[in-house]
Amino acid sequence: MTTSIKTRVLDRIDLAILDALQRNGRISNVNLAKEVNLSPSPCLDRVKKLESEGYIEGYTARLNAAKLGQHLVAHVEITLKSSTEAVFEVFKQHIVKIPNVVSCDMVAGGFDYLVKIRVQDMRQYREVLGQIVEIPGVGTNHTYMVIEHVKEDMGVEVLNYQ
Amino acid sequence: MTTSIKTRVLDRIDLAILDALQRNGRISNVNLAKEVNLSPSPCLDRVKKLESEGYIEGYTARLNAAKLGQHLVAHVEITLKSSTEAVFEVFKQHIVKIPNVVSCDMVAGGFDYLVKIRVQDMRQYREVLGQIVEIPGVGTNHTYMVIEHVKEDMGVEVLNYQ
DNA sequence: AAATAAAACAGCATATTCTGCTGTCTTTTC
DNA sequence: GAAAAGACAGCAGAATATGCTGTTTTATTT
Repeated sequence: MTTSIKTRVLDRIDLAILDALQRNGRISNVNLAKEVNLSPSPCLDRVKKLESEGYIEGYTARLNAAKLGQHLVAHVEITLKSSTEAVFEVFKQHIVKIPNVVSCDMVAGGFDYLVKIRVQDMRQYREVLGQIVEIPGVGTNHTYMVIEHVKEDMGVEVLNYQ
Repeated sequence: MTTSIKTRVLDRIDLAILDALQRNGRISNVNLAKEVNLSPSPCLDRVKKLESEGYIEGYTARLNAAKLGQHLVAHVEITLKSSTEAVFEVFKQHIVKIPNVVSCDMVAGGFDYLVKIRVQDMRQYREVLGQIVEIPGVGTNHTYMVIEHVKEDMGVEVLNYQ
């Protein structure tokens, strides 16, 4: 269930590969090899190894949500009625199934979960919020509508190399 | 500065391509064509068009942050001392430059910005929080440390097709 | 310090893929 | 109903992927 915790020391070439693939996940192996000053074969070996060891979890096309009709993002703070493990479990099982839920983090502090949702419009926001508050055990909720995206990186800092 | 707002009706093949590339950004064009029941040439044409029209913004390798030493994620709510455009502008210019800031959304509601940061440990958290609160105009802040990642999708729902 | 073992590398060769071009068929427009 | 535009499959040359081999470098052991 849990992923491997095994770790090894990545040298600067590995880090350069990760950085390059994070910036352009569809770069050809030949060009990637040039970028990290390696010939194609060992470069491919390293990429395969980084994939199999779990440093690289996959590759994704970044899509423009607004052009696909998803115009609104909201952050919803959820507090559960009780803090028992059973209630947490029920909430998790339901929340992951809602397709408009982009992310859901359990947090320490004034509430229990911070849920990020992406919806087409206010009508769909109400619909999704309805689905969330109807999950058994959900107490209070508070929504913060996103007015402006200032930064959206989703990348992992890898720049200890050079 | 702003991206094109032009939009067109995407047919089910375009949507299938977007869905496939979101799930596997490094799939070969030949296999992508098989997946959407097309021959390679028109499939490549469609991908190029989706890229040039901005539906696809880029391709990214998803990296395992924990294996790269980034073990903590925190959500920080920021309230500015005043709500003038000049103060907003200064805040934005500073916050985007902090590499540990993964995302930053201006929100409507009880505070002004919701900032997501990714750090190695508590020591670095304090360091990054220090950088944030020293941005001119920053008033109060409140941090919610992430205890558990329940869902992390980052994808856009594209499944209106077949 | 020398010998051995292990790891990383470049180069090569074949299989696969990319990608521009052409002609055909379908759909749209006038 | 004719013309134009768009979408498609197939083809071919160029580029890339990828397994294999031998060499060099690095690490380990004696």
